[in-house]
Amino acid sequence: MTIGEIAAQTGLPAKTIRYYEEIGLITPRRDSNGYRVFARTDVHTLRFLGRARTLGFSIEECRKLIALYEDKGRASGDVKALAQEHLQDIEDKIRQLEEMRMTLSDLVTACAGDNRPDCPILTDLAKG
Amino acid sequence: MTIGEIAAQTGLPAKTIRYYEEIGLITPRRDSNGYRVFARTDVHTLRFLGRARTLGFSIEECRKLIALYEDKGRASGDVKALAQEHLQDIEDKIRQLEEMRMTLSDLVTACAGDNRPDCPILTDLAKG
DNA sequence: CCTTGACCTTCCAGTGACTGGAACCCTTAT
DNA sequence: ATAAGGGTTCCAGTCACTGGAAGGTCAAGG
Repeated sequence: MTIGEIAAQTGLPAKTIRYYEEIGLITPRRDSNGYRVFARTDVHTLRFLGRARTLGFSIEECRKLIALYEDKGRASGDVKALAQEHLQDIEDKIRQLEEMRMTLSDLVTACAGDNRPDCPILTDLAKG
Repeated sequence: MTIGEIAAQTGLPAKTIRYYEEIGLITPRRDSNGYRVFARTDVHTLRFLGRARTLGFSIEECRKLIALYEDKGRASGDVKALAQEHLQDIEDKIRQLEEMRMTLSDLVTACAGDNRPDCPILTDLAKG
């Protein structure tokens, strides 16, 4: 399977797949012409990566997840711990964004948005 | 005022202030010894920047906001448009994170988190 | 006068996870 | 012979800093 074919099958851009090889997440063989040759397991791994990235796991977390996935003697507690930590990060980010959203929303509402220069948004930014 | 003093007054790290100078957000004068000399207006500008960054505005957006702030003939509509666009971005991000949060939360709940290898989290990632 | 310590300076490299582009090679069809 | 549509490598850029090295400046203390 060439990189274009596997890109189509996994939905990941070829560039990204090359990058994943560069950082050691996959190691396709090479054809005599230098082209990468992907195996079926690579499709699997790349889909796994795509899904994990969609859920916001970092590359390093993905690396750990794949290691756990391949370790048939893993403890599900280790996976859960990783996911819980990540969930915590996400919740923190959401809280932070919610704070921004509320403040901004108030400011936008308070601003007339006309041709006059008076602007509560700028006033707020200026007061610090 | 030296960079250390203004850093203390604005709460921004000296490194960040140097960076803001580098990208043209402020232009402090220099003393004969090469040290940066900050004016009172710089305290104001840096606090403005700090607040805007806290609200998630990008540096380029901050640049525009400062320009609007300094333009006494501005239309508040221009400021509002900028803020609304940014608010939209934030809401998009929140929605995306909420999706991750829900999926992850379900998976974490479903995972026993014990010593056995069976793990719904990995199963989900693998199914794609 | 010398040193110590706390400042200040510049410059370079790294962060995360790609993404764009240039320059070039391989294969197949026309 | 050439054109199209793959593939390859390598380099630079993204965003907003942050860390660190190497060195200059200044006031106080011995």
